[in-house]
Amino acid sequence: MQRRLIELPIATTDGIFTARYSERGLAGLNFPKKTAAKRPAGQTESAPEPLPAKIEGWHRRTTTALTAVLAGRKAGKLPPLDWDGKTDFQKAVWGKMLKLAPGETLSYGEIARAIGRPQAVRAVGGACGANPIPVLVPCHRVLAANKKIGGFSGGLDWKQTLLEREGVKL
DNA sequence: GACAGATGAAGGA
DNA sequence: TCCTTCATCTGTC
Repeated sequence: MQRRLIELPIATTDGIFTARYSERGLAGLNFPKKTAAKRPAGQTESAPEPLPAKIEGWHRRTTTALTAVLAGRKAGKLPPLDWDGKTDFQKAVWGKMLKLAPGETLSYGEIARAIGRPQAVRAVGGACGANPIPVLVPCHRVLAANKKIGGFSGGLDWKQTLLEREGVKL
């Protein structure tokens, strides 16, 4: 069965992000075009007319949360996240990241220990790279050991910018 | 089943 | 200190 995703733009001061929704919730978020991450495979379509009320509500929450995070504030209430098809390990990693407050950072090793897999530090990096909803699932708050910036699927510029806005000194 | 990867730690210069 | 090397674990193809 192929999932259909609805793409909706989110205009911010940093450019136009693209949110993707399935019938279960927010399934993905793309950075503005100039630094856009690779689009995952799957059938997408532009917003149907009229937009289902449920998705309109999710989109409002996503927009508010995204704007808040870009300003270095707490995301607040998020729409349901559609992690269907993802592994338990990835969900555990992302779930841990969701609990991080703005300005709070953890290392890949600390995330690994927090989910009870202290040796799976490399796998945590892999799970971060597979995160379909960057910014809202704050993988930018995960640093390498010794507070080094590490990597970021959307580009290190974004990671650094987001961290600076949250008051994190690298 | 093999390979790659957003790491971490240890050892050497 | 900085750099290099290697062990480890998981996801993906």
